[in-house]
Amino acid sequence: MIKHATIKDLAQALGISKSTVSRALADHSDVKPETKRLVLEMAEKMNYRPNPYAQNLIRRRSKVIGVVVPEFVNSFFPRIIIQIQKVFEKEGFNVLITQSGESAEIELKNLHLLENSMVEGIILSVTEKGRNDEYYRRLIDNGIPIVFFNRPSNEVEASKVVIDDFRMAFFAVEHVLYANGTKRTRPLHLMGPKGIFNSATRHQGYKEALSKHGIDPAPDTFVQCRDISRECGFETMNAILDGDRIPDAVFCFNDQLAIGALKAIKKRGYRIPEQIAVMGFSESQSALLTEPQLSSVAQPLDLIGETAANLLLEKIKNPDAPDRTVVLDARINIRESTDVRPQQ
Amino acid sequence: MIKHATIKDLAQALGISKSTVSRALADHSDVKPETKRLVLEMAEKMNYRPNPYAQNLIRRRSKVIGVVVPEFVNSFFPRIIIQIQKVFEKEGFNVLITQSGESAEIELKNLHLLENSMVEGIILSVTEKGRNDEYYRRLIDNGIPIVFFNRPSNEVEASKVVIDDFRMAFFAVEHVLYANGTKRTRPLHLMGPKGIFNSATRHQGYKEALSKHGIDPAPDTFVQCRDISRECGFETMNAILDGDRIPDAVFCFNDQLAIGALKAIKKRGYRIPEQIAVMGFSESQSALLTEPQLSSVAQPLDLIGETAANLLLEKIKNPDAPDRTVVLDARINIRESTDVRPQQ
DNA sequence: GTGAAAGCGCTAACAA
DNA sequence: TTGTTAGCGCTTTCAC
Repeated sequence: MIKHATIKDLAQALGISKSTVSRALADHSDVKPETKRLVLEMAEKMNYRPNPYAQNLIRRRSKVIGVVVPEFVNSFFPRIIIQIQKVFEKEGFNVLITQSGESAEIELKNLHLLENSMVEGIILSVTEKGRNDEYYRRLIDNGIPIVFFNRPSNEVEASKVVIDDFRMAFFAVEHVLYANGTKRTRPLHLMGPKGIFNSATRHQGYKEALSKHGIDPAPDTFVQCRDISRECGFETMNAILDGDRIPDAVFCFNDQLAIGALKAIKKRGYRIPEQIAVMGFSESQSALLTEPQLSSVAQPLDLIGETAANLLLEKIKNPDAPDRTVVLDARINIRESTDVRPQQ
Repeated sequence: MIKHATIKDLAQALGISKSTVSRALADHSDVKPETKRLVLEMAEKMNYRPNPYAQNLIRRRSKVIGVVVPEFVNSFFPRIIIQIQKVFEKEGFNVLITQSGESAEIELKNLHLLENSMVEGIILSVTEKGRNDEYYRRLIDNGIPIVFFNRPSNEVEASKVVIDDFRMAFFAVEHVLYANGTKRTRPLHLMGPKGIFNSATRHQGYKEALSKHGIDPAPDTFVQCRDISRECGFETMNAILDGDRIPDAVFCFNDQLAIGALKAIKKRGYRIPEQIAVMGFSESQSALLTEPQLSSVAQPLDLIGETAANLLLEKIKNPDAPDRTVVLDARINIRESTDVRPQQ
């Protein structure tokens, strides 16, 4: 680290006291304008930069927040993070980004790291496997507010930003049940693994839609995937296609599974969407790359990030601010995997 | 921020002096084992955490490094960043990640932010538009080492991690010139824009390969793209296909351009790779999603990240360490866009 | 309007 | 082996 000019250096150069310099720099009212001008000029001249560590020490705050996401190799989380950074940059905060790689253990390690860095708050999307509920709670009790997004913890009271997974799943399923203008009778849900919060909720939406449209949500209308990867979607769909009940409408927990499923279906020569319609969820960048292009539910990523950031900011500025859960609307993007009819 | 127990609290609780506590915590040799034990126990009991800002202040270092990348929405940079984090986490560093969105202005802002955060070093991939060469130099002169990767600055002396773009482009072009077992005679290079370092180098490799194989690298064998997006690839390729000279082998500056080009070519009904072979560069996640799958040059992302991190660490530990440029080997991944013959 | 002095939490001489 | 003291760079009383 470079030895920058300090407040003391400025004071000496100007022949005044440290405190006056400090006041001038902080733009206090009780400094003679002339003095202020001189200080500012000298600061410029000597390329003065306040030492944030000295400031943090005395102010008892770090001006750093932490973000914990399962991964940032897909575009989903990065897009959200960008907004978070935007909001906090304006407020003079740094953002520490960590990723848990879908492991509760690494997530815990990340939380430790953030805690040791004295972050003033954390924005977190829970990792796939397991939970660190007690630790979340401990952090909150210790005065480090947490805002959950995308995948909240159900057990912990905190502000949350989510979309209404139940409702969106319901609509998505309704759409795929009448995909391409044909009423479907053999739906299938490629479910996410149990551990994930949204998994059960989306499944509820699925079952509800089936019931509404007169289809029995029997056990053969859904299958649980081991994880939420492309590979798993491919394998699971393959296994299904090996069986007796060939579905005509597939609703997938996420786009990755859907992309894998698409591949399996195409390989067998089924026509999409005529014979089998496929619907993804939570819009990945890849949805536009597949053939056919994948219909999906697009979450408002920018808004999620912005909202989560603002909720955290609120908590940081006022620790007594109440927990708030913001439910955002998502959008169903209809593409070729459910509809190849000419655009309306 | 929570009021944690301080070293002073521990000292009081144990009835000993601050310095002994400090020494015990730091595992100095000249502390009675018994005392050390007591201190450690009490630290545990009172949930003591050293205040990093006090430590930073006195040690005159931040234990933070910065990363500046053009974007992290595609998987390319995130994969590299993950490795950087891994290396620096082991050394007890935090990593501040910033993205410039292909704007030299934002890049400069990011550098300011990092400088103000007193980072001990920066790992940087230069943004597409313009350069901040003087500022890089200033940072380095001020004792903040910079390691460039992927897109280095040519004007600044610093450690760099790159792949041999010339050589890899050469090999990639050789491959596409004989794609699918057919000698091609009408190659085309979708070049990146001028501003990007690698753009010219890859073009050199292209021309060299053409010459070696008896093709005149005439002006109609290449075209410069406005940017490096899918859209631009699509439009540029469309314009080419509107012309007289229909290429039979297309070498693209990157995968995004290639994916756009693929789309344009397919739309016109040309068969890939039989009529037109397409080669990407620098392997995006999407290369496996297109149809046909895209042949590309895969950079060793993990190794790039690890190497860049280690080079920076070297500089941080020893500011007099010489600048080093590490040239890594990439790999050509042959897929359907250049070869549909049965796998060897 | 300005300066002197104390202190944030920590480390590191220097003594004892 | 331990305690005392000073000081990192900054802010903020409390005087004047």
